[in-house]
Amino acid sequence: MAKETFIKPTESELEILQVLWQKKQATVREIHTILEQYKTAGYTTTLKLMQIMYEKGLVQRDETNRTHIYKALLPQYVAQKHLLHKMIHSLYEGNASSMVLQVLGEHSTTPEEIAEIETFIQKMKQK
Amino acid sequence: MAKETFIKPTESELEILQVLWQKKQATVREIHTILEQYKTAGYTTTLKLMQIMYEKGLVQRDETNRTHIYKALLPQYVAQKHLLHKMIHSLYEGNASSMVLQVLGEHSTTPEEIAEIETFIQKMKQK
DNA sequence: ACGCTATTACGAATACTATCGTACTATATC
DNA sequence: GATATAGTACGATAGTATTCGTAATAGCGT
Repeated sequence: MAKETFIKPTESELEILQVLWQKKQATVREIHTILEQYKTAGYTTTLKLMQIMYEKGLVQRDETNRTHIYKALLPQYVAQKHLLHKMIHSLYEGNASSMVLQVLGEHSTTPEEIAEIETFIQKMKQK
Repeated sequence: MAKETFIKPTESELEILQVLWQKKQATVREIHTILEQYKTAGYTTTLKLMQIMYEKGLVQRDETNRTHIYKALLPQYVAQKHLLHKMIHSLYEGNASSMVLQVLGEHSTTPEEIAEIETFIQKMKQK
């Protein structure tokens, strides 16, 4: 099994990863253009962050061309898993189901999603 | 309705709040003794953090006695709500149900908890 | 009353994060 | 080929978080 060392992304780094997870890969310019829509920061700020992320091993980059192309190295599900664990532990005393109840209560879910959750529960119960 | 200004606790502050939420109230010494069990930090570090939290309005304290008694001012459910929102947005693209599925899949839940979730879903569907 | 201990207050050092300006350089355009 | 443009590299700065040492002091035990 691969050693899965979790490098904790900062808040800003997470914003960048989010874009990378959706687009699979992107240049600094592309990321910056997207981030700019809801936050104000100069281009070199985004660049610097991505360079730091590269040093940390959060992303990889293709340097064959002048304009580097970045990809996330930290898979989204790994980040989800770790932060979920931490949140359940630090805010729900380890009680996962109380978190689920709160999510269901406060966040709108479509009937399809509810159905999906029900199906999942049925499958769980069969074991 | 009371204006609910969310003062974002830092990581360390959250650890302290966790203890306060469970014990309802505590002295610095009590908190420190608990935290010490899984992290290394001097007593004055804990003290300082709690003083900062007091200034921020995250906790209140009873100063009538020499040994102050602290209580959380930020309710647990408010912290849960905010961090849940943020997490769903930044890690699940706003899709709450996919988060629920992951929680159910990765965290052990007792049959009772499952039943509770099912009941909740039934109630939701009636509307 | 005296001294010991536990506690608070506070400042300083350190580390981490985010931001930006400037310098340098490859590439495209004329 | 000269010049403008867009990109990278990097250092400096400001803000915030964390840590701890030191000093002052209240209160207890004798």
